[in-house]
Amino acid sequence: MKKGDQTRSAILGSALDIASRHGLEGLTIGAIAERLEMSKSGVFAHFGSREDLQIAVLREYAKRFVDDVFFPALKEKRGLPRLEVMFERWMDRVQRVDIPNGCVFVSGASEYDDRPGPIRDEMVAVIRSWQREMLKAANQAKSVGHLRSDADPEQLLFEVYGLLLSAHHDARLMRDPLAVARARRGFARLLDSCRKHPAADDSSDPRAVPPYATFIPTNQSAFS
Amino acid sequence: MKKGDQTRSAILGSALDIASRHGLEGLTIGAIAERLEMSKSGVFAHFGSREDLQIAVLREYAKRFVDDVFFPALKEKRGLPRLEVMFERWMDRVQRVDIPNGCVFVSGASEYDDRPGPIRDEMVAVIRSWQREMLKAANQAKSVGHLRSDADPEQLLFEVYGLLLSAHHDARLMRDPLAVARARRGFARLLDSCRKHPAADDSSDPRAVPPYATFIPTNQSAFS
DNA sequence: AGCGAAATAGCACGATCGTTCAGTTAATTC
DNA sequence: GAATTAACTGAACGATCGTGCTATTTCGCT
Repeated sequence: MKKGDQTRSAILGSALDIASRHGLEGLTIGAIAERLEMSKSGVFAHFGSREDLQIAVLREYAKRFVDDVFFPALKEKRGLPRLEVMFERWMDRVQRVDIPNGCVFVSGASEYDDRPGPIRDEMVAVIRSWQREMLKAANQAKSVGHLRSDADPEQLLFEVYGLLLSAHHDARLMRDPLAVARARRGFARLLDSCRKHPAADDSSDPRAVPPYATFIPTNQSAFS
Repeated sequence: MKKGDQTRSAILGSALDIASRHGLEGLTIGAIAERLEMSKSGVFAHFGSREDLQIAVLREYAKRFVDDVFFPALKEKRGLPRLEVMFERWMDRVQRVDIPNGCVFVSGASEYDDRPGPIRDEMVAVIRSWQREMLKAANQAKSVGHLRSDADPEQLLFEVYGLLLSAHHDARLMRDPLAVARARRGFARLLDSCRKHPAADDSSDPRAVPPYATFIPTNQSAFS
């Protein structure tokens, strides 16, 4: 490995640390230089601009995120087990509050929702990418028969992501030690509400079919 | 009203606008001055420091938030109706994507979760304040008999907040027009899962009692 | 060892940040 | 309307930002 590449990855490492503390927008070339005890221009030279650096950091974060959360889940068998491991490994990251590392996806979501540009585009693309991965797992859970045939995987993921965000919020900002347990509880209940119970038939008892499982019609606009 | 007070509130107005676009940390005295066509020092003089300005903005935002979301709900009768109006008015705010105003609570949560100081303290206090308000409404819904006696209001609010955050995320960052509808759907299902149905008795059929309704024991730590 | 290329340092630039302070204009009070 | 106070301006400060430029050091290869 050439010298340039290894300092480049050292830069990315420090940048990741700073970005998860202060957000991608709070990431500064000077701060990286200070932490690595090298000159600003030395850091700068490895990326054409600050924006390119931010995008590189975002990609690196996404890569590590996928390696940490999704790849290990692929060893589980298709369907609910895989989905559950994904959620569990995700919660593990939130749980580590001692290391003050906020999720770049969470902070980035509010940093760039009103800030068009390449970083925002990359952020959306990266999030879409692993959301597709989770959606695939949910769809498999359905086709394998773990979930009821009228379950809506997209709705399921929407709510799972909500549990994640809420846990992130309560654990990190509110310092509530119950946050992760609450998210797990919600996840279990969520799965139960659309799980195909071996005892219960699919569409017999209306009391066993909470309205959650029905699809949202796609032509319904939320802007009204 | 004295002159000073009315420019002060003009400053707060502009500051609120900027803060909901760029976050409290992206709020700048120069930007306010430019928008109001006055000098930086003129703006500065109304608040002792930038930090005091940020706190004043946060308080003002909280005041408007409560006036907009919670006060109108007090006209509804206690219990679920009141809780539902709170949620609905909240969703209305998320829905207005055309006006590029992100929620300061949402962006602030990730800006200050790793940044101790007076602003963070104020942020936590302010969020706690209206979370208590919602918790009160949920508890009333329980004592009035709208919710089952084994329902856990704190867990309920945890998940409701997750739906809000997920809607905010999908509507604003991902520009998904279905986001608000998804949150509403989730909210309805969530209420149904702990609503006391007039037809069903409380603790008879186990299939009518999803595991969600049980409490999380308070001595259970999430850091393990 | 020596040479070409790659990597890094050093310095300067214009901009912008929050903040201070002396001076000027405007509003309020008598 | 004059006196007093409140509100605001303008310039300047030191810091820090991203970035461009030119040395200088260091690496990689023959």
